[in-house]
Amino acid sequence: MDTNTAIAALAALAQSTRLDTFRLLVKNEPEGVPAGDLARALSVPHNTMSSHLATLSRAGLIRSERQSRSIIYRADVDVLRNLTLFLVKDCCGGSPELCGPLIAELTPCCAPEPLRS
Amino acid sequence: MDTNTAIAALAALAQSTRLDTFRLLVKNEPEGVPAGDLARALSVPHNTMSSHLATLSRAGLIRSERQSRSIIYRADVDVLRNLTLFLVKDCCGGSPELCGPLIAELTPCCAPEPLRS
DNA sequence: CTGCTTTTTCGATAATCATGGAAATAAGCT
DNA sequence: AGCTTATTTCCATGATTATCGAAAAAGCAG
Repeated sequence: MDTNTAIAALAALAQSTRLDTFRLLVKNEPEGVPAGDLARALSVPHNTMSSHLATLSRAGLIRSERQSRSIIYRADVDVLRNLTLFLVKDCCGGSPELCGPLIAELTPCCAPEPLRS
Repeated sequence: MDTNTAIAALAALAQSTRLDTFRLLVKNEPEGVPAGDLARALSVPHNTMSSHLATLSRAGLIRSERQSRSIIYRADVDVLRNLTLFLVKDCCGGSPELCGPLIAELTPCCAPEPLRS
């Protein structure tokens, strides 16, 4: 992920309505949520929500797909993952020991391979 | 980390000079860098750099300490770590399998316990 | 105290952003 | 075609942000 992409993603998430929207979409993966439902769920006018969705889209954090009259939005978790890597690599590149605790905290919550076999 | 803190940190990093500054400070942990050197390194006027440093400080991402005439700035990696956890927990909370790949990519770069014994 | 260095604060300007009313577009239904 | 629903675009407003010149503050040395 290049710097400009990262900045766009950071800026997109640095606004409460957009952050709430993105988190709501992540929770509703992979079905997605229509634009109108998002506006209603967050008590935001349709046009305001629409412009926030456009910002998140431009940042690549969400994708949309028309489904008859509704437009379904979905979170693109890959971009979130890349953004996280982008941020973490700065601190790991310089001093790996600083980020050990991060892995330690992250692993119990979402280890790549569950312990149950 | 609460939402407002996260938004402040995201907004602070969503600007190229500030992002560059923060990355430079992370690279220079734990010695830190004086404000003037930061301005010079990034070719930014002193007062402009000063206001960016104030923004990063308010977001908790950096700390400052006077050392005779200079003011030394240091990155606070804890806040970066908490911000990362904040972002990742959204996707892990909803669907842990989405974030397995993140751990997988992160571990080789900065595993909590080095393989060499 | 005067002069020098380093950094911040003040203040102004231009640019970008958030918000939402009103109109436009798109899709389906009768 | 006309009518309803869902969403976006257009446009104007007020608010916030980025930038930087000029002046102020904080510290050190003579």
